[in-house]
Amino acid sequence: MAKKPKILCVDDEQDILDLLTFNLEKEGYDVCTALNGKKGLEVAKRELPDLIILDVMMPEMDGMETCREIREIPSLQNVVITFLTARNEDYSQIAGFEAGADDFITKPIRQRLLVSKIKALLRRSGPAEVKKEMSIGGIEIDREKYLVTKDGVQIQLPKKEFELLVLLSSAPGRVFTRENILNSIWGNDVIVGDRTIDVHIRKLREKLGDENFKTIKGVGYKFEA
Amino acid sequence: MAKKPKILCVDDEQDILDLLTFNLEKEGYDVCTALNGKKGLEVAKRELPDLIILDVMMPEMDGMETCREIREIPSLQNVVITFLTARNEDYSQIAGFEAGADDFITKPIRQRLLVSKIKALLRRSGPAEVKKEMSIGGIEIDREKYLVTKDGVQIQLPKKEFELLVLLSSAPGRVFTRENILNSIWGNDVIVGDRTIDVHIRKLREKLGDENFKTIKGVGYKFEA
DNA sequence: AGAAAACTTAACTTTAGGTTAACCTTAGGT
DNA sequence: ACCTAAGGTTAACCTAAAGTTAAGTTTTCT
Repeated sequence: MAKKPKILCVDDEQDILDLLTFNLEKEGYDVCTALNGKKGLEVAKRELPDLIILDVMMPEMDGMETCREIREIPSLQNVVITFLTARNEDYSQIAGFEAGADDFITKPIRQRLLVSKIKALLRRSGPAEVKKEMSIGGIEIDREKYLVTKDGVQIQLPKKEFELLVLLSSAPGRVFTRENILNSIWGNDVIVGDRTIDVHIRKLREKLGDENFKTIKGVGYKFEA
Repeated sequence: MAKKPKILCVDDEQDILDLLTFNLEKEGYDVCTALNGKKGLEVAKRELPDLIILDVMMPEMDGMETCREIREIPSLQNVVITFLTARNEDYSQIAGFEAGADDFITKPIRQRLLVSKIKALLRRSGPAEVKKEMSIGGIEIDREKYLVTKDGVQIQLPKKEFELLVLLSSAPGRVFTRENILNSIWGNDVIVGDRTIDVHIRKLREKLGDENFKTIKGVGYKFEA
């Protein structure tokens, strides 16, 4: 089965976080939380969730501001963001969409509605947005066909290697930390040894050329053309 | 019962989507939605609906443009597309038909009319269809006659095997996940064991040659010439 | 209704892919 | 230049996913 979608909930009330966590985990989502906007940003950067639920009303950095900042981060450009608002605050919706929101959930939270909204949003966004094909430095990646072409030669990569390649090549030049990689490909609950990543990197280097995969010692790896 | 026809609604107003969804689901259709043309395209590619309702007026990529792009996709060549327009915009109909539309529904939406139009369109398209034959890598598929010819020899495939072949061959090279396959052939709700798919794949390999059906472990299957 | 064909399932085998352990190499700080 | 910790390498091992077969079920056809 496909990896569990990861949802980040940001709210200053622990009660609400608990409620959201309970309901979403029950549906099989991978949930992480943060108690304020700043922490939300941090967690988002680290966990790279598929969807973020943001409370609009928060002390210090409110939902709007957090949303705007999230949208600034390249790797979170396409994450689905929904706001949590009180029913009567609907005036804020316009501002919300402008800040980059995809949807709104109103308090008090009705569980069934919450779950179906989340489902709908994830379904809609799922394999969307990102292009299915890309070509970087003689390497073509076709996600639909799960196929990589190097200098015109087709190469069939195993799943994990393919996913790793897709991740690294999604932002050429950007360094992905081991933590980033583990979170994106294995999920943050799975525990695998450090050497596992190295081995997969090695396989990629073997198949696609050493020069494209750079090690930044003590930090992580990056893909370059 | 026959599989529920799947309808994709694309509109930038959530209200309209809700209205359409409510009315169509009530009639027993399987409804999916998208909030803009780009997402609509993605969903269409993924869900392969039988009919698409497109709002003409949408920001960014409008209905016309979306329609044109949908018609470019081989697996969606024959899908029925109807536009949603305001009553007075009928001038747009000429352009609409040129873009590849099959019909128009005018706003405000009258439920009874909507439903009967949809029914009529699906009925009409059902036994009709245009391109019912294809030939890929020595294998000819005639959807109308439910007939497959391999190297000049006719082979009579059972329904499920035939459907599976049609699905996989509709996009040669593209990997279909088990989920994809289940959704398209068995329907979203039906539950069948995982081994069922394998068995059908095995039969196809047996009859049409191993080499054409490739397994991508952990991902799915694909058809290749 | 009975037979045949199609479909699903269960139980088992096989295998590709993933992980790890043990060891080796190298970069970069001091 | 040395030392150390991070990363590289290899091959053996393990496991989840797919393949296989045959035995039920269900459907379809006569």
